[in-house]
Amino acid sequence: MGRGKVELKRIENPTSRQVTFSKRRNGLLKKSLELSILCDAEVAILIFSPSGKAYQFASHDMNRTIARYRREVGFPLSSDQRSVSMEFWKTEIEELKRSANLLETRLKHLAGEDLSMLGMKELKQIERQIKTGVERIRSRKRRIMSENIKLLKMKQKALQEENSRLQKRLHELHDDNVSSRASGKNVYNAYHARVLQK
Amino acid sequence: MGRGKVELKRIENPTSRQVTFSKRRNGLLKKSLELSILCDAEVAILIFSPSGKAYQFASHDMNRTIARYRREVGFPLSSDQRSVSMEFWKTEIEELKRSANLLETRLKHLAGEDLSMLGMKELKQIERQIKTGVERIRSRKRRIMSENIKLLKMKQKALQEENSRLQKRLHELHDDNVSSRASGKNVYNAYHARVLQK
DNA sequence: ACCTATTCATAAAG
DNA sequence: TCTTTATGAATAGGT
Repeated sequence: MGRGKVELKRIENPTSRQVTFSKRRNGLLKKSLELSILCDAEVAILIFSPSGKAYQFASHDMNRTIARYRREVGFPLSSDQRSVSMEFWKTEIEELKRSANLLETRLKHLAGEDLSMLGMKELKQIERQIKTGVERIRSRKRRIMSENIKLLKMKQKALQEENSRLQKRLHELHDDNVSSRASGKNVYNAYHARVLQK
Repeated sequence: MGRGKVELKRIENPTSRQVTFSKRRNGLLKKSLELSILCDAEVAILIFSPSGKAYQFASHDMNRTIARYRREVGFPLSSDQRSVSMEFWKTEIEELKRSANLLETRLKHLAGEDLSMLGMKELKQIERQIKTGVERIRSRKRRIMSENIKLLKMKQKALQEENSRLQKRLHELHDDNVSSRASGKNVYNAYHARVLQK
């Protein structure tokens, strides 16, 4: 249809190709609509232009139609990505749940809960684990304590040193004050002011 | 096209509708192929006849095209069952992972591992938990022990009763033996044999 | 975007 | 469903 027939091959002229795409795309969408209405059919069309733009038509609802396709056509065929990944995730979730339950049980046991189904042997084992745990925690506490004490001692020492330095300086000033009484006792006051400021 | 134009409404005559469906379906599929080839486009078509039969065309690959549609069009729009359930599972998995990590951390803490990032306060709390736990385990152990002891005592008591009953019977037999010495001492031996057999 | 010659699609009938 | 045929629809190429 049109002036001269067209070969069924990619149109090389980009402008012409783009124009034809527009026209035929509209034609296709229109025909889809007509088919769905005239014949009471469910039709869905997806078109991507070479430049990547998307066009679509769905007589009912795109997702519904796609879902129907998956049910009736997609699933029975070969390797369906989706069902494979579904399976994968299903097992993934089950594994996670299993390991979570395991962890939870162990946790409860360590907290002394849900012990009813445990025998003497298991109880002893758990008690041993707990003892090890509390011992480690105690040693950690001791370490933190001793570090704190060490720090405090260092601070104390620093303060003591500061203190003796200050006293020394105080004595020096006092001596100065005594040796040169002419300048009055303002010198001491000035120093004291500085110390307080600090 | 055809002898007389057609109104854009459902064809009432079922035969005519079926015929038109066949023709137009083929036409649509052909046009789709042409569009994809002539214009280098990606086209996918899904058609369901009113009777439920499925027809499809995909210039590249149906799943690929649908996936592309989901990426570019489907996701931002409306509630897609699949993507919703995907999302649901994704968050489900993440929640499970998160809670598993939490459990694992707590477990390690109770076992005295990975304590480095904990402060004094947390350590004390964990120690308290562990103490509660070990206390519960000990009480459970005590209960099991006392039950065992109770059971043993009952068994012991039953044995003692059995024992005294046996002795009583023994004495009776001995008395019989003494009173009727004529039958010899075989009676005792016979009883003894029975007891050993038991 | 519009026009028009031409081809195509298809309705109706067999 | 297939063929034929008349006719309306779609569109290629040009403006």
